Amino acid sequence: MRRAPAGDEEAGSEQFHSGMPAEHALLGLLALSNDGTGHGYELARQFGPDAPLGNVIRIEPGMVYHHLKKLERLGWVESVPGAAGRPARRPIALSEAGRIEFNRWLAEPVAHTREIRLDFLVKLYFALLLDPRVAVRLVNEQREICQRIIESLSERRKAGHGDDPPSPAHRFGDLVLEMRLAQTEAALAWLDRVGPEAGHAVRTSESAADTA
Amino acid sequence: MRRAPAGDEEAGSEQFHSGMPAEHALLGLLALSNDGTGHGYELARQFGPDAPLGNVIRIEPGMVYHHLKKLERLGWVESVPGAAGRPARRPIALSEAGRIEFNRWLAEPVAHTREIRLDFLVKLYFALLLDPRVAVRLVNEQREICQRIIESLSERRKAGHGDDPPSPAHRFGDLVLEMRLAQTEAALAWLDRVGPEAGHAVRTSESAADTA
DNA sequence: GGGATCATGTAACAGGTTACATGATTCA
DNA sequence: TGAATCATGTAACCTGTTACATGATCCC
Repeated sequence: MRRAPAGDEEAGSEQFHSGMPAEHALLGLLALSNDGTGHGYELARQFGPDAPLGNVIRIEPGMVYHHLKKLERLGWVESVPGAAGRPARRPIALSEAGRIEFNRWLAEPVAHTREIRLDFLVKLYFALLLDPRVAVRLVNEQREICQRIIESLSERRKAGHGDDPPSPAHRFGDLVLEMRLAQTEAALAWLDRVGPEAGHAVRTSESAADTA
Repeated sequence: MRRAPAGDEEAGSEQFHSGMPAEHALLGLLALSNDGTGHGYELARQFGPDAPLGNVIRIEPGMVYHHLKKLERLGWVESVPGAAGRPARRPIALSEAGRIEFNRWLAEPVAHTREIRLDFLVKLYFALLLDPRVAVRLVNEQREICQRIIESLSERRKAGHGDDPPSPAHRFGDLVLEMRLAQTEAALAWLDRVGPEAGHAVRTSESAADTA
């Protein structure tokens, strides 16, 4: 469950990986369905090309069954006992524990800039569809984390400028810090554009609730 | 040797992974040493914290021996037969095939924006230390690839704007494309700053050669 | 009938991760 | 003597990947 420390954002840091985006995406698809159930093949299609999620995370059909078995072991999904559809389906239901775990994961921003490309986008996808207010909160918390990363990288860069002329190792270290700064600043600027859009979704869903 | 198609930059594309950055970094460290040899423990230290490479790619000591065995299987390194140092060292030498493979890898820019953080930075580290002209070429070719990625993403974004009002799936697709555009543009801007610095290194090494 | 697609999985393999085992040497 | 560091690795475990096997059903 723990991930490789290879190429970590921060120096070989602590924290358990927020990840398992594939598994949580499966939970999310079940949460999205009306009755909280689905079956392997149907879920697998949502990760193919031409599906919105397929642009962010690609999962081979075989892996879907693999992940579902793991989710069953974790108690986050359950095989529906009675119902077996006409073409030999095996319906899977999101368990209560699974729903709690999914909501926990969904509300949590990612700790590293590199996780924005995959983990954060998957979270955002479900947050926008399930509850725009969760999406707004998620984007705001992610913005704060990006700002903190930027501060920390800026400090480290300033701290490195003690000697002159700088050693090759120092110059390379600066390049690395500047690369990360550039990536994180780009992510922050993008989040600043995304936020208002999610907010708009909140207002429209609120007015829909008002008229209802 | 092939990598997961999960979260690929382009839609579930083809290409073999340029990667194996850990293994190539080990080859690079051997290439950097005067006699092209080294041993596990010494190599492992270069991936710890406080080492320049440790900021980019972290490798646990145990993994170093793992990778060295794999490199030996591939014929890219060889155990030095005679020499065994005082504290039970097992010296490893870069083979001719290993040097060729390393140079091939070093000259190749990465195909995806997400690989810049790890693979490209490792390449740049060795290119700057081994031959600044290789570094300049690498940066320039990487810039071209980033420009092509930006063009392709821009086209895809324009192509998506056919219907109105846009569906939620479309709006999400746009967010994803804008995220990737922002990341790739940030990488390109960074490369534009890195290029001149590498060029400076070329000029100083040339003038050093002139005076020699 | 027969091809597409629905639907589920397994077997075999490749690889990475952690933690531990082992022992020599150095130096306070 | 005993702690730190040098130095090499292995064992157990988990995850992921590919490719294949299996069979039903739908529709022409």
